[in-house]
Amino acid sequence: MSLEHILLGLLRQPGSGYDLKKVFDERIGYFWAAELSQIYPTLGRLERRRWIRGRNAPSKRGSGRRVYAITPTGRRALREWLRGEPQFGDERFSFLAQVYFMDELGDLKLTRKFFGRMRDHFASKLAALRAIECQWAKADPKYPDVLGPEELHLHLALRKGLLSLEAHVAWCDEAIQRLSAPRHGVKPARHRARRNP
Amino acid sequence: MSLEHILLGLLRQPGSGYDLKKVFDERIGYFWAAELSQIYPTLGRLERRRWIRGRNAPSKRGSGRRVYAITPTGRRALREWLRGEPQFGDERFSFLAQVYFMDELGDLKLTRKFFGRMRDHFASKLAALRAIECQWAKADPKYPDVLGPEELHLHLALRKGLLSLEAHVAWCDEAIQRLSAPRHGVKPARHRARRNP
DNA sequence: CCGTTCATGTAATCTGTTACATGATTTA
DNA sequence: TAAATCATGTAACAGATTACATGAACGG
Repeated sequence: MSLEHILLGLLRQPGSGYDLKKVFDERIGYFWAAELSQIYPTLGRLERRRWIRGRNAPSKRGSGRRVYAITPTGRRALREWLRGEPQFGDERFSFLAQVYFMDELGDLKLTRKFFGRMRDHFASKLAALRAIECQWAKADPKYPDVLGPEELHLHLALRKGLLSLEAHVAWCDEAIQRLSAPRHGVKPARHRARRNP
Repeated sequence: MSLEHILLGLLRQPGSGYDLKKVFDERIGYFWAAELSQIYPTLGRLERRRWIRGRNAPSKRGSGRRVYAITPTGRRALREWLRGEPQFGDERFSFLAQVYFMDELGDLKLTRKFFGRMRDHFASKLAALRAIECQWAKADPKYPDVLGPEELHLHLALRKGLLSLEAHVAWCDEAIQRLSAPRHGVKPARHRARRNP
């Protein structure tokens, strides 16, 4: 289960369930999402397995926190996962299924609008990643040329997001162009196509 | 639920659960996967809702088949889904999480090997899509310049796969290059970096 | 007769989401 | 004093996978 290993990786820096949720939302949401209602029981399971250890700590606001950190056993499990095969779960893209069946609407203008909305979505996610990149560049003058191992791996992960989203935007642009060209992508009507020119 | 709508879209051409499973495995697996144990109950649900209608039919091998087709009500539901917003579920990429935490191994050679294995994976999926494209081009001499509405939408969906996988391969190549360059991507050791040049 | 393909399903389990429940503390 | 944030959890449901169960017909 990937969530377990992701929590393990994150808990190399100690933190509470609540802290971890913020990390998902603010930093790694573009490749993994998790809800508190899933995080808390998973932390419990990992602690019973001795992969992490939790200790109660006070908090300024609200009631007490429970702060977890990875154990040596947990670190071994994490490394095993990292040394293993890359895990490719099968991907599910509803928006692509929608495109696949959209001939049903029989209206290329609707398809074009659909691609326009998708373009907006991907472009804004791309902008968000580019903003993160800018932030990193500002914080580290050597970025991205000289990086320590940790920054290097974060950089490689970020590059996937950038290249992937650029490809998505390019896909939408290509499709929109094709769907906007008059008479393009449409088979000529039968009464005009029947004879050779 | 997307699976329901995908089955609806596929059942514009009548078919059995068994037939549909083949379509998932052979044609649309690159954007949606489904097991028989999920398909059969879903077909039952759709039939009770009158979105599809099933009739028993004989089969050569084995016992009888149950062949389903979309109803006018089902077609309305399908169109509603297609006219709605593009559906972006949050994506989960375990392999990317692995990269993100791989600094833990403290060995860039292992990271490089990991990217090598990923490259192989993405490249072979890309080759499979390119083969599909070739097949289409062979079957239709006008491909991809002049296409009817159905072929056009299938083409647009295929383009997503091609662009996306090309980006993935490019990502791996870029990373491998970076990880192979001697002393590159590695911060100089502290005892050498402490003083200015 | 044995393995493969055709064909349909159920049961148990896993992973993840939504909704609910509780309560302290700070800020407007 | 009301809303926001901090903080932890449970319960119910939804979606998907794996394992199990059954059986006919065909090819070698």
